[in-house]
Amino acid sequence: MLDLKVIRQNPEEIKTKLAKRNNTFAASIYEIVEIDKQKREIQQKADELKSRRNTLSKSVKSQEEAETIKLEVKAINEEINSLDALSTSLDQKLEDITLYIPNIPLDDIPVGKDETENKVIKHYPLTPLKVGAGKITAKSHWEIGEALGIIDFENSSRLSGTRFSTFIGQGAKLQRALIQFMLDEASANGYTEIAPPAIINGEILRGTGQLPKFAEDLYHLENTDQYLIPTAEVPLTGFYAAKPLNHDELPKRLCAYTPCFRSEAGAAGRDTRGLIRQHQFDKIELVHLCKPEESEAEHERLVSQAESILEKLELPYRRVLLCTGDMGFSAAKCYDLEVWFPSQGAYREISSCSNCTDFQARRLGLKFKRDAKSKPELLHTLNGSSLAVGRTWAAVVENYQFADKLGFRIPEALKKYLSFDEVV
RNA sequence: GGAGAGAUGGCUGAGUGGUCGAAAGCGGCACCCUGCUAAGGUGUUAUAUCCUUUAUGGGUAUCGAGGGUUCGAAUCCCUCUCUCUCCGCCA
Repeated sequence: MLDLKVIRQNPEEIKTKLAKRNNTFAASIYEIVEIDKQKREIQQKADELKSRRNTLSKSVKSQEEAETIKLEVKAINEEINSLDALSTSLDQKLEDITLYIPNIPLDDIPVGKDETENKVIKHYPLTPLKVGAGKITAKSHWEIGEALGIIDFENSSRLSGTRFSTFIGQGAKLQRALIQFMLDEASANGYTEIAPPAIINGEILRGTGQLPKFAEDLYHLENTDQYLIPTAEVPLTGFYAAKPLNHDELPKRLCAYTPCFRSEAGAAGRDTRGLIRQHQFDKIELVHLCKPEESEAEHERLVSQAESILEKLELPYRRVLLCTGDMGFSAAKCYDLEVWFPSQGAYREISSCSNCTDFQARRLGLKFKRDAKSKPELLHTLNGSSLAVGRTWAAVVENYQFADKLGFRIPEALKKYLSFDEVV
């Protein structure tokens, strides 16, 4: 959520900056400024009346005196009630509008309408390792996995519907090794490991920006205000909202392994095969909480952490700076990491690392104190995957497949977690 | 799931209709005292929002959340949420 004060003071600037995103929010901004103005006038009137009421009430010393002011205060109260009701409804309107306005892109974000205008920042290595000497002879991970009996899609859809999968035997062990490896790497780099709940209150989802706009992407538990988490970003980011953090606790760097649940509404027909787009998948998530002036550096650090996993797994990837039109709702700046899938001859997203500035913090009430005397300030939140486990599993299978036979090699970095070094 | 108790400022914990944004203690901060340390003294110490000014000042709201009674609510009533204890059930 954006700062109402900032909108009030620089509506034109905010409008211009938001216009870089796909939609225009000019009408919303205009409406906010108008409603906000009305609201403050009403609020002021109500406050004056309340002040008058308080003064009168305090002056009462005896029952007789009370009798004389009853009428006046009652009249005042009626007026206060109607003003308050009006003020509440205007607040509600303001919230209804502001909750649908995305974060403002940082100034250095390339302006563009969709993913075609994203900017590739780097390749690792410069040329992807192409199986079969540059030709797309590589098999897909589902062909390999199903042939080896280490993953199942058919039975899984009978159990749970489409877009579910089951890992079997060495496939399951590979998945577990990846999780262990990713968590160990994060811990070794100073991250605090967190194991949060997978069910979360709607309030927190509103705080992080998944609600209200993206409700259809979530699994909602019936007759409750609870949802299955679409990412560990939600519980991790929301965790420290209860009281202001001390400056010496920052930056906080958290990592968590959780399952993630997404309804993938609107994705019908896309990536219907394989592990790319599942309703349930595992992910290791990184979340940083930091002072505003640190967030850009923390962002670079976070994305480097995610990249290091790909590099240690020796998977070809590239880093992409998302353009204004392709960025997520809460992000002010976002890098995607895309891993090479030889069977598709394409890079596919495997991590998304966002700097959300104070957008989530404002709604969640995430604050810190610079020192013992200073007032609590909003902090900045960042999040990124390190990495999406299912997609990593698929990338390993595809990139490490044997050119001349069915099967694949285990990456060097994972060998200490497994009792086998190839799957055939 | 059943029964009971509770929710107050950074913490502990008073406060059952007005003088309460809230006692006291602890902690924090500032200053004083002190050769140093320890101890001691004095003061200060919530958040949000609006107005005016932007150094200060003032209004309003907030004692788990929401509603109600009242001239006036931390205090009385109702609903909800959460915590604790006991019982039941259960991985």
